Amino acid sequence: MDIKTTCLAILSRGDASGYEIKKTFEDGPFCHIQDAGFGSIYPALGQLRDDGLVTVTEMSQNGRPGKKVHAITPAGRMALVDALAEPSVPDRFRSDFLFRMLFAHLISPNHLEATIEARLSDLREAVVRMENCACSNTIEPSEKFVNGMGLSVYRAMIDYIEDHKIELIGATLLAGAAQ
Amino acid sequence: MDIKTTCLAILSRGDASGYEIKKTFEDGPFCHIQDAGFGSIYPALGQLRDDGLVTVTEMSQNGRPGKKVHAITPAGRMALVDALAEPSVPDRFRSDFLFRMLFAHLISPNHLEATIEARLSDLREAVVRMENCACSNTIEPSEKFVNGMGLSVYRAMIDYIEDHKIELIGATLLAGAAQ
DNA sequence: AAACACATATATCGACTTGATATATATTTG
DNA sequence: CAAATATATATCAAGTCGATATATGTGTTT
Repeated sequence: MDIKTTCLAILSRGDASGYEIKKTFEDGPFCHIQDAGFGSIYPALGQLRDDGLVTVTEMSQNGRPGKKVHAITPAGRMALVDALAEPSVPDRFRSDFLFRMLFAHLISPNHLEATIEARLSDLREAVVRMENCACSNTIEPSEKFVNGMGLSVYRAMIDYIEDHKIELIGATLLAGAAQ
Repeated sequence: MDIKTTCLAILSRGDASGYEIKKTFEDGPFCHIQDAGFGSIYPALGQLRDDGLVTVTEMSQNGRPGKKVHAITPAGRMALVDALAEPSVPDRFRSDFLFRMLFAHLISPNHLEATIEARLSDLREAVVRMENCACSNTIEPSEKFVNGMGLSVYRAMIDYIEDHKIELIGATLLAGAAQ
């Protein structure tokens, strides 16, 4: 999904500054499925304002740098609904970990095992975070759906790695001995 | 993984032209975990040649545009091993589908159901392709590992969507009726 | 109380990636 | 035989990413 529509979507859930939109990508319900940096968000918000899809109110707080609160307009809501009706583009998954696993025979067995354990640890941490998120009080059906999907996928990954890591490390050891 | 290392990794499995490297991202064992376009591949190959990590042999075939066959050098193999020893960067998953599902209440029920069925169809197709790939004769342990991981994840996604789609569509219908 | 790290907040910049397009020819398909 | 598809390289505008700069409040440690 393009950044402008993504910003509109986040603003449809409540007013926000650019900084708060960025935080939503880090902690919020989007954190596993979308991302954007300041270098994308600020220009996108500027264009949305120029197009009349959001309004900006500068709230200069005592001392702190003035927060620019963005609010979605009726035209913005219409643009969002239109964008959501377009056919979705295919998902994109980029895995540095799996790429390295394809070349396991070029990694030392010790380092290979450490890489696998680090990945398992990261995945288990992600599961705990998502489980806590799911427990929180007022979770909407759509968020529950997406959250549950993420949990299923992460658990499938953990189970698979636990079941097959010995196999991969063993094969790598044999390949090394054969050289 | 950066494009230069990715090209080196592919060339470590055999000589290839830029076009053949691109095809590897579409069909080969990388197709679900990495991607790159011509606009990334050709400049990367040029730099690798300048750095002495690959050699280029122009094979002018009768009529056809001359194929530039790239081969990895010993220095290239060392650079690849060094890069694989670096700590891996976190995986990145971008899902247009799940993003849309988070805003299911802004999509018409008919279109929502069609989107979900299209996604299921795509996922089932991907599973069939990967199962065929796994059946092929001489699959290496590392490829088997990565392929099996992909299958597990895709199956988990299909199962989850099949089990929860009614729930999501139902909740959306209720939300629409409440307005 | 000073020093330090961290959170809030906006903004920009170079380097890189993406997707589209141009060019040219061989082969397959309807 | 014409059209579409596959082979093959290359470039470009537009967009994205990661790092950095700026400025201040808050909490924590020595």
